[in-house]
Amino acid sequence: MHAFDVLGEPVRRRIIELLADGEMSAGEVGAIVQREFGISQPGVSQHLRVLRENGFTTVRPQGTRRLYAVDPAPLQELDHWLERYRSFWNQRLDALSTEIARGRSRRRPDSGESPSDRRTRRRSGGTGG
Amino acid sequence: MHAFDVLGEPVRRRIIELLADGEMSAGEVGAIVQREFGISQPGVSQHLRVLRENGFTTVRPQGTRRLYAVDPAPLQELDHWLERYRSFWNQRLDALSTEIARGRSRRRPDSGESPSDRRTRRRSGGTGG
DNA sequence: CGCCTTTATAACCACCGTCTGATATTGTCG
DNA sequence: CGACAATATCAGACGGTGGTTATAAAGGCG
Repeated sequence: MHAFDVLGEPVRRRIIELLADGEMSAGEVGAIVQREFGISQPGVSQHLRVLRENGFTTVRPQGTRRLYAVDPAPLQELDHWLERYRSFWNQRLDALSTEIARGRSRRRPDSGESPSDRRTRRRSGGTGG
Repeated sequence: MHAFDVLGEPVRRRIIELLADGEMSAGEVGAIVQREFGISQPGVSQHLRVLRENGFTTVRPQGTRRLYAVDPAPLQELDHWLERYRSFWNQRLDALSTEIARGRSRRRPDSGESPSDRRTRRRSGGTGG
């Protein structure tokens, strides 16, 4: 199951939000989620399983409880996928900070492009890694 | 349909990737996607519809063609959702320096936890933004 | 106009994911 | 050990999503 698919589920998204503040037991999560979404305990447990099996959470047993916590790896993967599109809303700032951070001295010459050729140019092309 | 759900579909994710390089006609997208995924033209068209209706693309008619381009709004929304979790993988430097700076020496009596059991602590205690 | 191209819609169907009730598993306590 | 609490798993039902074929809509061109 793809990471995007895992978070496509509202209940699972909510669980991750709850765990963002720190680890919680399955019961604590369940109490909130069951109240908010009106689903049963097994329902919550299965969502926790999907999150677990897809690497979104870690579990630590404490007595008869299971303490769940966010594992950031898949979230970071999504973040990485989105990175490509960040220029769409960050265009100037992102490119600028990248240049500064990397200390890039290599700059491409300002190539003038006739505006009638392409209306909205999205990628300047070539700065990618 | 939630933005995460829209991108849960591999075909739709691929379409967005294709459009990242600039606008393409439905036919150009279709040719590639049909070859890569082995689905029919209406199949692609329906995925384009989902993307369109959920704000992931803009369309601009040119003769009998439809030129699709990425609309970044929903992607930015996802990026915003992920922002909350960015500290989980950015905190390495940040939290480390914070811990060192605080020089935390006071610890709760932690009787039964073996060193291998301890994982990296996630809650750094409110560094705030 | 009539035909071709391009794209979208309609109708239908199969499969996958999620829900539920029942039950198993594991740990704590008296 | 037996009762209870917390959580997971099982089996089955159901709905939604994505696939297909057939067809419609709309523009270009001789």
